[in-house]
Amino acid sequence: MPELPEVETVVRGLRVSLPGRTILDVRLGKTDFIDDPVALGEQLPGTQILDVTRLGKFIAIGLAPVGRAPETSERLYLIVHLGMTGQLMTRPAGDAVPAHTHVFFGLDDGRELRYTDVRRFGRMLLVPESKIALFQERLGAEPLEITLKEFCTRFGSRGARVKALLLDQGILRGVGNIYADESLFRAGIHPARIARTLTKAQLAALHKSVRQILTSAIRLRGSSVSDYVDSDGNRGEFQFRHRVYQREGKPCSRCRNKIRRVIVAGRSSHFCPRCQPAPRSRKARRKGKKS
DNA sequence: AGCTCTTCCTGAAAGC
DNA sequence: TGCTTTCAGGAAGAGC
Repeated sequence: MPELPEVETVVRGLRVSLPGRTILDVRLGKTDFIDDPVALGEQLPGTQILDVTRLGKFIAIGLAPVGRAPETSERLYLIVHLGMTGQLMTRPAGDAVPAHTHVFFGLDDGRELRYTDVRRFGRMLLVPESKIALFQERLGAEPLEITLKEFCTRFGSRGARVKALLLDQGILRGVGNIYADESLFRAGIHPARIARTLTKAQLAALHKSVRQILTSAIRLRGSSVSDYVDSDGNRGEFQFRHRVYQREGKPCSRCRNKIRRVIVAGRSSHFCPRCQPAPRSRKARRKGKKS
């Protein structure tokens, strides 16, 4: 499922051949994941693609109107979130169309930019340049850029479980279930630990492991565990490096204990019970104090 | 206010 | 064999 490394891989792929192209037309299938489907057809034909960037797990395609009056020529962003099963790919217009392909952007070089999404957990919307700052306000820090100090500020005071905070896009933008679990394993921290009970050293270890895991995953072009493929249809390879994610019952690569799975923050959370010791329960803490 | 749980969707895999 | 049930997960919104 697309998290930061997968979205980054897609963005890098699209950046190779999209800038400079003009969108000729828009064709739509199911549209329940699009904020304003009519606007796509009205505003996109004739626009030229300027650049492709990543905002957390969102893909932002910058567009400039072509041959329009200046008052209507504000730069526009086509924002795409891949959800769980979304794929954004370029294909020659005549190529066979996979099932669940719901958006087609015809390009001036004979290709199509296509959006395919089996479960339609994705999202698509248009944001004018003037609203892009507002759009980004809801997003937290970029995990590859956040300083240790800022990381400690955002995590150190919180009473939520650390796994829930890693998944919260308002704190860090881009981390999802796979990389949260892999980062916690690398840092030796149990997913259910309350963030503000983490030591300074543990926060530092987590800050470092998140960046290391994401960087390695980008290098291997992401994890293909279900439908994920990049903008050319290629699978990633980081799934072969997973140490805990979807490895329940298998031996820990570090200590050989069996990897376990529990639900934390409503999500499957994979961890090694020995390398990531469980937080003591309230009951156990009371007992410990009395004696 | 802060945190957790439920809901949306579909197909693969497990269960009977 | 074939049907039913369960599970996966991002993020909005409900609930506590």
